[in-house]
Amino acid sequence: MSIDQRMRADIAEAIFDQRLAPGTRLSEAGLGEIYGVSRTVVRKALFHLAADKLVDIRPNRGAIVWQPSPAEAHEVFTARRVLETSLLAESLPCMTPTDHAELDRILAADIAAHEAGDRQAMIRASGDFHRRLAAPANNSVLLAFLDELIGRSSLIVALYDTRDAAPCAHHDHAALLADIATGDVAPAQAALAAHLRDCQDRLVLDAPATETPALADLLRGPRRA
Amino acid sequence: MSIDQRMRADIAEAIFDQRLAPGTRLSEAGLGEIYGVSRTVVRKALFHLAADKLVDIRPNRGAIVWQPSPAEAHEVFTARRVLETSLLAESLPCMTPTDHAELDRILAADIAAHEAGDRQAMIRASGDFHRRLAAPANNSVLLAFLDELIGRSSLIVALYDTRDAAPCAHHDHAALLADIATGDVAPAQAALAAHLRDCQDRLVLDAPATETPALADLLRGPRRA
DNA sequence: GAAGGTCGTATTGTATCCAATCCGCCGGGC
DNA sequence: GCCCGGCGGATTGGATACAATACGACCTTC
Repeated sequence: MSIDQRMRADIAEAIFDQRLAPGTRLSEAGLGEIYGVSRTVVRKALFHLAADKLVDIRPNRGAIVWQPSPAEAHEVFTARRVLETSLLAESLPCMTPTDHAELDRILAADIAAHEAGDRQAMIRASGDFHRRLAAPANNSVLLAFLDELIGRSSLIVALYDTRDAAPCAHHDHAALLADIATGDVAPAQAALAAHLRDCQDRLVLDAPATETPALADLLRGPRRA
Repeated sequence: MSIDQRMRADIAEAIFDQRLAPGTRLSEAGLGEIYGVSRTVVRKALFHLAADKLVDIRPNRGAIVWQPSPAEAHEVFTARRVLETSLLAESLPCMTPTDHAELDRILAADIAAHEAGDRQAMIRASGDFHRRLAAPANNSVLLAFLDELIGRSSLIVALYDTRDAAPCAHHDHAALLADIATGDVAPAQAALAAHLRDCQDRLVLDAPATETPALADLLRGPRRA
């Protein structure tokens, strides 16, 4: 694996694992020092991460870990609901026993991670579950879109879901698998949509710690009072 | 607009307009010469175009205009069908009279371009039509996905749709608007899906001119005979 | 004491230079 | 005559050097 791919993987993992908080500055020189490479390859990695929407490159002001606004977080989860439910309609009829077994395996890993309190493993298992759910649809273009959304979701969960609850409750996944086993599309879609809506609703979208207080409101306060 | 953005826009336009055929080599030095910039900024532009899936960067072998295989072309249109039909379900209930008027306007432009035989304007109008169709859903994430697919479709149409027929027949668009006017989601979705399927079926997916003959088959021929 | 301006430092943006890789060409060998 | 290997030009990959921009601290002024 090339060095810039390793950097990308490292940074993405660090973001999902909450070691790199949204808004954290990613200086080119600093990263270059860490990995022993020049800024050229660092920029390449950062640019790629920006394409994945995990970091935000502000011209002349450096790269920071993407800091989704509540509205953006909302949009990402809405997008997932739309995309994944229609993707499920494509994939469900194509599922083989192998697919079902794989989903069971991932669910088990999810539960294990939950019991172990391993947040990173939980996020990874949840992502894998949703990826696997869509995989039988066999469309790499849509799969790539889903991949991007799952990555961004992981960041959002890391930022806004501060509770102890699992990022994606495995109970929902288990119930979803039951619906899937029947082979009926509509109930499975409904279950998936409800699950994603739950994830969305669990986010604490007001008052993220890293957001700067709204200066405009502060200034307008005195006049209003 | 910065110079690398201009380069990106120029190259994308040239691709859609068939001035740059799929497979065309985009050398860094050459582009740098044309725009009077160093290879650094050229690479940046090419990298961005690669993120949009319009060019393919092959390590150590330079960048070429994306040359979709028949299978990839098929996947892109299938992805559009899945994405756009579900997007339509979101956007249709949100449409305002302004949206309907805008769709009518774009359709008129499409027809005008068709009568003028302006292929570039046709492709642009068709893209705008589909974009506008999804816009009321008001989800910038999904809109961005659609944008990427529309761009890739334009390239595919330029490569595989060699007939005189419009890349996206405006008759289909007109019929679709009639369904949309009723406000019923299901018929409109069906019309949209049928339209996209038509576009897909019209592509001449066998024997693209630029594809190299399958060497493996040629070599195996004698043994078979 | 607060506001505004100016300078200094740090960081990013771009150009250029050197190294590594690839591709076509040529010659030798079978 | 065909295939394989080596050589040379061309092109990309990466590192460094320089220019431009932004941010923060300090100072001046009111």
